[in-house]
Amino acid sequence: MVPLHSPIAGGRPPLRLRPVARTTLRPRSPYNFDANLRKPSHFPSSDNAWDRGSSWITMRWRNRRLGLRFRDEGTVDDPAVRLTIFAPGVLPRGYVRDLVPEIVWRFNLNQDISGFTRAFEDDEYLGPAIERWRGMKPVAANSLYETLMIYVVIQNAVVRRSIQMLEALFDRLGRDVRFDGRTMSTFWTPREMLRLKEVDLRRLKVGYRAKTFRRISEAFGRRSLDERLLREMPRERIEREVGDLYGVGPATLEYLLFEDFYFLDGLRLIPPWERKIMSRLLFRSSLVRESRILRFFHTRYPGYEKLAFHYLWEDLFWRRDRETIDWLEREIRRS
DNA sequence: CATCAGGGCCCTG
DNA sequence: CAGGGCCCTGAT
Repeated sequence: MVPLHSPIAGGRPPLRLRPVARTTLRPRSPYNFDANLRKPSHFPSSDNAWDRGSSWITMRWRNRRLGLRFRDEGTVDDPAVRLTIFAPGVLPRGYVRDLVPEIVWRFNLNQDISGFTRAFEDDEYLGPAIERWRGMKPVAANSLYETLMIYVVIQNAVVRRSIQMLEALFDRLGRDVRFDGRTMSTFWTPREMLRLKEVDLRRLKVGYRAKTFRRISEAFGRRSLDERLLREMPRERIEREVGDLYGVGPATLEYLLFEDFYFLDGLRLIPPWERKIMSRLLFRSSLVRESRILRFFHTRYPGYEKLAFHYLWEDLFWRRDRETIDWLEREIRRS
């Protein structure tokens, strides 16, 4: 397989990381390691990797590039995750104590979804997905800024192009790290991105998004948006703060509220390709009205519309791992 | 070869 | 509120 990105990102050799800290995390049950550390519907990206029971991801935190390795050491009902932190050198006192709660949030270890799985384990549609993936939750994995970069990259683009754009950005802006036998990309910071002028960003073939990237980076560079404060705010406030960013519209907000802020309800919008796929999955029809799909989730799974969608959606893409689903391949258009 | 939509969003009228 | 424009690419 062709590597996702060129071997030397940013023109510099990979930064070598070594293991500096280990700890065992105890997620709230039910917790399904694989279903949380890998989302098969997401396009592959060189900043993370997964193998059954193990997961690797890079991270920028307090001016350092880190590598994280997660290992599944528990069960769905008695979960335990072994975390190893890789860093370029010795970490200052208090660094890890501060980092761990952030990791707990980013990987959504504490959210309790037992009410959902209990309520719908016998549901005609959700039952089989819950059987397979009980303990799956939304997972941000990245910072809010990084997630926004990804969402901008998927706007108005097919999957293949999104991958090209993100990897071009990694190559130009992010430095690779090497840890645990792997070489992986790291994200850039807002300030690092702002060092590139709009025309230079455009050379990476991101098109009109170059302007959006800069505007969002400016907002985060000014610290006008504090992710940790936002997490404590009510939904309406988050929608206002994040929705005011240039380039963030209804579709991006819809994703963000679930995947980054973990609101399990409030499904309002079905993007065109999800509409096609859900039409097929739920109604065995090539295309039903958006309102019909919305009504389906709102009447059957009140309070859990988004999570219910997520279970059906990821279950379908896990199935795609095991077998070829022709109609789905046509919708994904990876190549 | 040309045309067009794509996992949107902004701006204008 | 509708519709054009926007960067690029692969499909048709």
